[in-house]
Amino acid sequence: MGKPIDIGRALAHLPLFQQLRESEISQLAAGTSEVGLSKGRILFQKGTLLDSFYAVVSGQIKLAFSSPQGNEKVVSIVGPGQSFGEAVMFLEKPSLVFAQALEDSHLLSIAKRGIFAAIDRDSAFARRMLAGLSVRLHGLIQDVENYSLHSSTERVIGFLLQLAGAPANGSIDIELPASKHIIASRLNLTPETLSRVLHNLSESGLISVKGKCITVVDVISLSQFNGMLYSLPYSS
Amino acid sequence: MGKPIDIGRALAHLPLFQQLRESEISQLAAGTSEVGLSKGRILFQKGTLLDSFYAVVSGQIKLAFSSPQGNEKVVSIVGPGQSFGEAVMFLEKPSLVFAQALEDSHLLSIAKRGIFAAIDRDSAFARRMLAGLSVRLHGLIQDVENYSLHSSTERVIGFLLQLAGAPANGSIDIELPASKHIIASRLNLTPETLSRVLHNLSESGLISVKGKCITVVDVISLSQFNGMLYSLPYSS
DNA sequence: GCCGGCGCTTGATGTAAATCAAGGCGCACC
DNA sequence: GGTGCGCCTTGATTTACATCAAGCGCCGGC
Repeated sequence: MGKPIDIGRALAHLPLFQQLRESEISQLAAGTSEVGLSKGRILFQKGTLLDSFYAVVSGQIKLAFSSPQGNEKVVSIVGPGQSFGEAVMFLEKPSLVFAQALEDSHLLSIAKRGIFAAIDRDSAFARRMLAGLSVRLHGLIQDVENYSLHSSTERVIGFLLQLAGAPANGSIDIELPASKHIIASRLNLTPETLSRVLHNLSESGLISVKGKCITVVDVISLSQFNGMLYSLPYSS
Repeated sequence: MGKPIDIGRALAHLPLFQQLRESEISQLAAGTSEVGLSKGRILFQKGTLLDSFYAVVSGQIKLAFSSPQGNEKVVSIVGPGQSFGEAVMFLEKPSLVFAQALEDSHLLSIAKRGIFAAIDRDSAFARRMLAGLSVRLHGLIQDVENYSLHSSTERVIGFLLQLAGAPANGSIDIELPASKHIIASRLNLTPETLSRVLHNLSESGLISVKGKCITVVDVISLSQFNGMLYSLPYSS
């Protein structure tokens, strides 16, 4: 799993900890350890209690539900610089999701005690932590909105636009952050439907697809496409 | 909208603030105001920025999405002692939902500045705030799980069991916390489907329904019913 | 008491997406 | 250069739920 990492350095790079002093970082570092995880490995199962949370240094982690019938639903795909597990850590309740590496990954495991110490010492840090959870909450609400109010095509478009980032006009190239069946699950679709939706958008001339690479021909008209959905047959 | 309320007293009763000192409460009280809202009134629209959050003293508030096509999807039904809007306040981004009174209601509007002051002064309060947001997050993830992995019947059963509270065995009486079409929307169902599901459960002898009052005949077998779902025709 | 409206139920029909079932296509490995 | 194997696509069929369309019962007003 590669060479060990300078934990302090890695911590200081995380958005959450950007504004901590050197001394605070090193205190946090005392409670954090490096975790190497090779592709496919499970970090924790659904039902686990956490007394640390995780930050991704490199690689990619998926958070997902598993149903007794063996179905699986991806809730979130977490990449470098992002973190997960805070809420479960604070709550001291079993996690509803499991975490699995999509690629060989390096994580930091940051102990609760260190975080609590940082909160005690620095109320600005506490606020940043609150803001972080709020962002998470906001995202989740957006997901709920997507699942319950938007069609499959709308969800795919929304996802592409989100990947595209800033609403520039003109064309943008995007690389899907994971294999299509993972993306499909993230969007609450089967791989088959994702494929068909992509095909349709492609036929309509709005995007072109080549493996994991998608180029959005015109961001504006893609984002306006929602309005014309009624006029489209399901497949053609 | 009734007589004014002792704001300090009301604040002290909220779970979030239980452990604050008298002096802290009165400082918070300085930044909070009472809001009376009659049934059907909208507290804030989707898109609003909040610089306070709200706690329900009496009555009931619904948080919901509205889609351009006029559909509406209830995200949450908030009752006395509960609060909402924290995440939007911390984030300083427009709210994704709107808030509307389902009954004549009394709320407290608690200003951001007061909360920040409390966080600065008392790190235990900051932790409680973090725990509060974590609970919210956990609930939302559970919703996502329900929407994406469970059938309509399973969602209804889950909801009933949640209302029933502790997993006692034997029978329990429940009163639905709102009209059926609100509940249906909360569960991502149409009123028609909710009605049919309730009817089926009723015919199977698991519950009996009389208006808003539902008695779960046997909590255990209701919670085990999920397993036998495959054997049931959709309606009969 | 009767009337009107609203919330709920019930039935018939429609439909978006899932599921089932084959292929094709790239890619690593022998 | 094949050969095998995931990953993706494509088509046919099924299905859970929504939608559309009546009725029904209950409650409040006159």
